[in-house]
Amino acid sequence: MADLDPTPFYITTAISYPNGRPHIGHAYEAIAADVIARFQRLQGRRVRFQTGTDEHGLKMARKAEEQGRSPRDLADEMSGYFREMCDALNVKYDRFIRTIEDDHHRASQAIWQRMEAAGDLYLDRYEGWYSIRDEAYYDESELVEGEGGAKLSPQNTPVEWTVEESWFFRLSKYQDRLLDLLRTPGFLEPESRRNEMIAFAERGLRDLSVSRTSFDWGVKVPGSDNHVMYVWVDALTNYLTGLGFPDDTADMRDFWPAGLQLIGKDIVRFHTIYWPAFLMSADLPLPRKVFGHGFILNRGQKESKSLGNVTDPLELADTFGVDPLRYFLMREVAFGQDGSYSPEAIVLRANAELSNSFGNLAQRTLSMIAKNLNGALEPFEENEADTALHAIVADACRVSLPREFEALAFSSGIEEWMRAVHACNQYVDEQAPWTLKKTDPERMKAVLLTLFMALRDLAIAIQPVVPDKAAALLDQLGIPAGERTYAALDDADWFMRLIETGFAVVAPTPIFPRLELPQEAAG
RNA sequence: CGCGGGAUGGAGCAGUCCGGUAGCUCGUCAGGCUCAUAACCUGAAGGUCGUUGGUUCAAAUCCAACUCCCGCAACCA
Repeated sequence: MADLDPTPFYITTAISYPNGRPHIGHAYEAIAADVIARFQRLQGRRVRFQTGTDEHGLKMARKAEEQGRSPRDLADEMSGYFREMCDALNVKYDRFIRTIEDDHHRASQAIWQRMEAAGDLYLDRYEGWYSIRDEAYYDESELVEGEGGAKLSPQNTPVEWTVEESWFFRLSKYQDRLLDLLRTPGFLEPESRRNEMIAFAERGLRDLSVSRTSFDWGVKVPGSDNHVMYVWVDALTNYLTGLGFPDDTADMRDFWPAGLQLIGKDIVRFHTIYWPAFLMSADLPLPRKVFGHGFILNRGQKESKSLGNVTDPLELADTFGVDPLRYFLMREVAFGQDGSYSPEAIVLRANAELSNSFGNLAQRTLSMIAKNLNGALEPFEENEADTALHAIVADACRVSLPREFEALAFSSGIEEWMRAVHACNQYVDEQAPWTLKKTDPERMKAVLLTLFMALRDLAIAIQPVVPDKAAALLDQLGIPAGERTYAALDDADWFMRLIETGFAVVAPTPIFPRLELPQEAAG
C-alpha cells in the first residue's frame, strides 16, 4: 500500500554535559543526527529532532562552586555554547532542551512517580568506600593499598566507608525482558555494542541507586525533598519532556517511541539497559533503535584537555567551512566505528571529492551552458550514452544513497553518490562537448543538458550532508524550493516545466572552492 | 585468564554478520584532453588481506590458537 500518510520519525542525540565547551565529538553527533533528520524529511517523513544539554549533577555543582557562582549561572553560559555550536553547524533541531527547564522537572517527577507506583522504587542505604576528593564510590576490588595498609581509591585518594540513604530502582526485576530486548535485531546497533551489552546484562543486573542526598543540584524526588534524582534518571527523561510528557499530547502520540536515539559508544549502557528499564517500569513504549557511534580521534588520539589537543569545532567550521566539515565527518568515518581527523585529511577529502569532482563538474557544465547555449534550456534528443548516464545517476540518487543512509551507512552512501559523479566527469570527457561545439552543436546541447539534469539529481540527493552548498547549486540550476525532495527525483516532467519558466543559466561561481591548509597546521 | 577496539598494496581506511573477480581517498609512473576550481579522463606498477593450523571445491570473510598495537582516573561523544 502506498505510504500516503508520512510516518512520524523522532530522532534524538544524547544531551551534552556542559561542564566544558563543545568538542569535535559533540559536533560529530549533532551533525550525524542532523543528516539523518534532513534525510528523513527529504524522504517525506514528519521528523522531530531534539538535542540539548544535561545540566544537573555533582560535577556541574562542583564546577560552579570552584568558579564562585551558581550552578544555574554556569549552566546558562555553558549550555549557550552548545546551542551556538548547533546553530553554527546548521544543525536544525526542533527543540534544544535544557534539563533545568520547568517542564523537564515536571516530566522527570512524573516518570519517577510512575516507577514508584509500579513498585520499582524503594528506600535503602547506599554503602561503600567513598572518596570525598573523587566524589565517587568504589568497589572493594577497585581499592589499592597505600602506606601502612591504608585503603586508597584507584586515584590514590583516601576513602572511607560511607552510608547514604538512597532510593533504589529494581533493575534486577527487568533483567530477562532487557535481555530479550537487547537480542532483538535492530534495537541496538552496531552489533559490537550489542554483544557487549548482552554480556553485561547476562552477568546479572543489580538494583540501581537513583537518588542522592549529598548535593541538591538536580530534580527533587517527589515526596523526599532532601533527595535529588541521580542525573541519569532525569537526563534520560529529556527525550519524553520534549514531546510534552506526562501530558497526552499529539507529539507524544505521534513521535514516541523514538525512531532513533543516537548516542556515543560510551553511554550505550545507560540507553539500552537503564533507560528501557525505566520505560518498562513506567509502562511506556521503548525506542525502536539506539545507535552507539564511535569517537572522532585527533590524529588517532582521543582529544583531552590534558593532552592539549582539544579542537573547537567552530574553529574547524570557520577554517574549512560548515559543509566541507560535515561532508568530511560523514564521508571519512565508517559510522559506528572510531575515526580520525586532521586538517590535512579534511582538506584532502573535501578538495578531491567536493571541489575537484563534484564542484568542478557543476562549474564546467554550467559554464558551457551559459557560454554556448546562452544559458537557455530546451528540449533535446537523448542518445544511448545520455540514457546510460541518466540511469547511473538515477540509480545512485534514488536507490543506492537512500538505501545506505537508511542503514546509517553514510560513508558508503556517499561513495555510491561519488561513483555517479565520476561517471558524469567521464561522460564529459567522452562526449567532448567542446569539440561538438564545432562539429555538431545540436549534439553538444544534448550533452550539456543531460549533464544539467544529472547535476540536479546529484544536488538533491546530497542535500542532507551539505545542505547550504546543495541549495546554492540548486539555485544555480533554477530548481524551485518546493521541488527538492527525494520524491521530486521521480518526477519525469520537472525539466519541461523548468524550460517553460524561461529559466536561464548564468555564468556560475564555484560552489566548492578548493580549501587551503592553514599555515600553522601545515608546519 | 579484566573489558573493548584494531592489524587489508607507500599513507589513511571500507569490505568480514550472509565464504566465490580485493573496493575507496591520497601518493607514484605513463598517456589523453583543454570545457572547467593547476581541475577532468584513461592505463600501469604496487597486496601471501598480522601469524599458525583447521573446515571447505573455494576463506580477508567461518573455527581454534597465537603475536603486536590502541583505549578503559579525571576532562570526555
